[in-house]
Amino acid sequence: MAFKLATWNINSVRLRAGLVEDFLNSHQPDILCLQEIKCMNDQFPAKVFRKLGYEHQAVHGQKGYHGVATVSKRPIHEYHSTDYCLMGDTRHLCTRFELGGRPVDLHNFYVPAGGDEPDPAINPKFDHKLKFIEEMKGLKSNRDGVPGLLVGDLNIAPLESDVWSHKQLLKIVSHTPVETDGLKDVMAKGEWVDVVRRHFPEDQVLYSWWSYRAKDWKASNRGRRLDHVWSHAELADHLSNVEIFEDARGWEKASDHVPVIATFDLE
DNA sequence: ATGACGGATCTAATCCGA
Repeated sequence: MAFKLATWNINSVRLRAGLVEDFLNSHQPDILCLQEIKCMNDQFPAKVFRKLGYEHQAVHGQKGYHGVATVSKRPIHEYHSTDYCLMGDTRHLCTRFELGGRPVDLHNFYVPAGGDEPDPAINPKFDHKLKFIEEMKGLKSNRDGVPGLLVGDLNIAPLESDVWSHKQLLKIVSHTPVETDGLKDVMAKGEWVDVVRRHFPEDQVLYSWWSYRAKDWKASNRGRRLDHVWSHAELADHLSNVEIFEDARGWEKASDHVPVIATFDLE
């Protein structure tokens, strides 16, 4: 049984419901995790996705900012959100599925961007980001025997090959050592496997985000890999394919992030 | 050439993203 999982920071799901529709039709993932839906739960375009077969949906939104949602062709057995840093914002959603006869928890994250200045003493947004990452270190890939998947916009590009210039970005929020070390620590402590890097060589340059501010995103190609798919080691052993769907960045009215897709072969 | 844009909001100028 092939199981296809996708994550996409959509940067307003109401504005881009049509793009999501095109993506679901072309790639047919079993489950899609969205970030930055930027709407309240009752404004989520549920019908658009339901008519394509994504009838199981969990939405955790708020007005104007942030917000995460998971839509699925497979039943969602239960779901909950955790209020990281007790900020009352909408940055996490855990949905439980059954895969190959076993329960699996899927964590959908939108980690704080962190503002401009990479100094927690003078920038509260960066302080929030570091505390959020610190709290994520307590999340294990196996909880009470239930293996996990962790996806989303983690707003950190951990490796040198995850940015267009390692040297030039060392002091830029998303690639500072305190962030990249922090994210690697989240991975190590929780025993998570970065399945995108399991599939692609460590030194292959990979991006999932390109700034809106470039005149020509493709020509300048100054991207970062901010969107991630992690899994428990046993699930990672069943990984069959990974795709970063770059074409979506060139679509009309594109999000600045593109979908990242992992396929697992479970029996 | 890392802000050059773009989204949401008490529709006009402001906050936010990364």
